[in-house]
Amino acid sequence: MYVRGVNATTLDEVRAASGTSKSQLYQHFADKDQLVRAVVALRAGQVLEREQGYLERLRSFRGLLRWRDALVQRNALQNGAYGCALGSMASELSDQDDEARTTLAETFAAWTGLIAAGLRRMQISGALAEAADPDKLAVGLMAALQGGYLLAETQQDIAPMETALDMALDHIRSFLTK
Amino acid sequence: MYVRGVNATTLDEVRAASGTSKSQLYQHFADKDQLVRAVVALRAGQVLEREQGYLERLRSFRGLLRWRDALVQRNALQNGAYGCALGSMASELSDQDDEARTTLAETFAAWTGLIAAGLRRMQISGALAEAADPDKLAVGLMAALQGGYLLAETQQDIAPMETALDMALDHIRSFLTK
DNA sequence: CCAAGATTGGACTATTCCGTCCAGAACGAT
DNA sequence: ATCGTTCTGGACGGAATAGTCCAATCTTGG
Repeated sequence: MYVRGVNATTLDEVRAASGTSKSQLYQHFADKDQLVRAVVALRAGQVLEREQGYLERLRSFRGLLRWRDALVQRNALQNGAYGCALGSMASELSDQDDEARTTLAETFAAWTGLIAAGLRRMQISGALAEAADPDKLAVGLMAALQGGYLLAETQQDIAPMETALDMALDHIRSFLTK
Repeated sequence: MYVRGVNATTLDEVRAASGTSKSQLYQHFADKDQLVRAVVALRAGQVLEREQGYLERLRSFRGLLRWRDALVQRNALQNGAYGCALGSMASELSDQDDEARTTLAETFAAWTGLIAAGLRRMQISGALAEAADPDKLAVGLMAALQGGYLLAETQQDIAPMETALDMALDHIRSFLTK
């Protein structure tokens, strides 16, 4: 579903990819919508867990740069194709399945929250100026990331993703105390 | 297609919405893919024309703020739903129809180019520092815009779009000469 | 080890939707 | 006005895909 898109993925493809049968599929999921929601929940959990690993101990600007590099590198492996696992589903599902949209909105909020928490730790340690607003900076960074994913996917080139993240990080850098 | 998504839109819906019949549809378009590409080209042209109207005479930071306000206001009318006309199609089509992807990539490039040209005029007039890189700033701003659209669509709230654009504009502001 | 119950594979049905086709209407040349 | 040509509406065929069902198989408690 990540590669082909949610709507373009058929249950037969799911069946083949999972090496199971229709009856098993319908044993676990009432219909395709429920399956899609389960996929959304699964990917949301995976992304959050991965990001938590990177971000929960974030305490410095260099940590942010490492985080940036990891994301760029992962996306470079596929030349930007498919975009962000959450972003592509969000774009396709938000106006189509309100339950999925809610899950995705909460996941984006949690993800952004991880960044904001890291920025707040930088503030407490004195690395980041008090004048900085961690929540707004985190939302801006997340938007730059998602927009970067989208432009990279469209251009089949991760350059715009790097540029976007660098801009957001430059902006955060301007709030460093030295 | 903008509202329901490209893949979720049926030709019967197109037929009903256009007040025509199947034979007329197939008179003009060989198949659904061709219709989709025509839609992409049409919307791309419309967006570029609209943006050209806003951006071709951009010469000041206040002009950028007005541009920002116009985009936010337009998106507020639908509470962020459906996202950017180009962005939502880009996300759905980029890994599915290479011709559509190319058109969208070129359109994003042209749109970004309009912004970059405006920034360059600001540089020539001395409002923007020579150290600023108009192309990179424009890409960053476009990514913030697209990411903002996506987050706003997912949250059904334009606040993240505003935050993202404000961040990008703040960053540009830091390159103003006074 | 056996029988009742649960699970499975995959054939089958129902539905949706893309694309075709033709009878009749509209048009235009003479 | 008439006749040949073009165009149109929308019924229809066929392919793709969601969802059902049951005979065969596996599992489990006694």
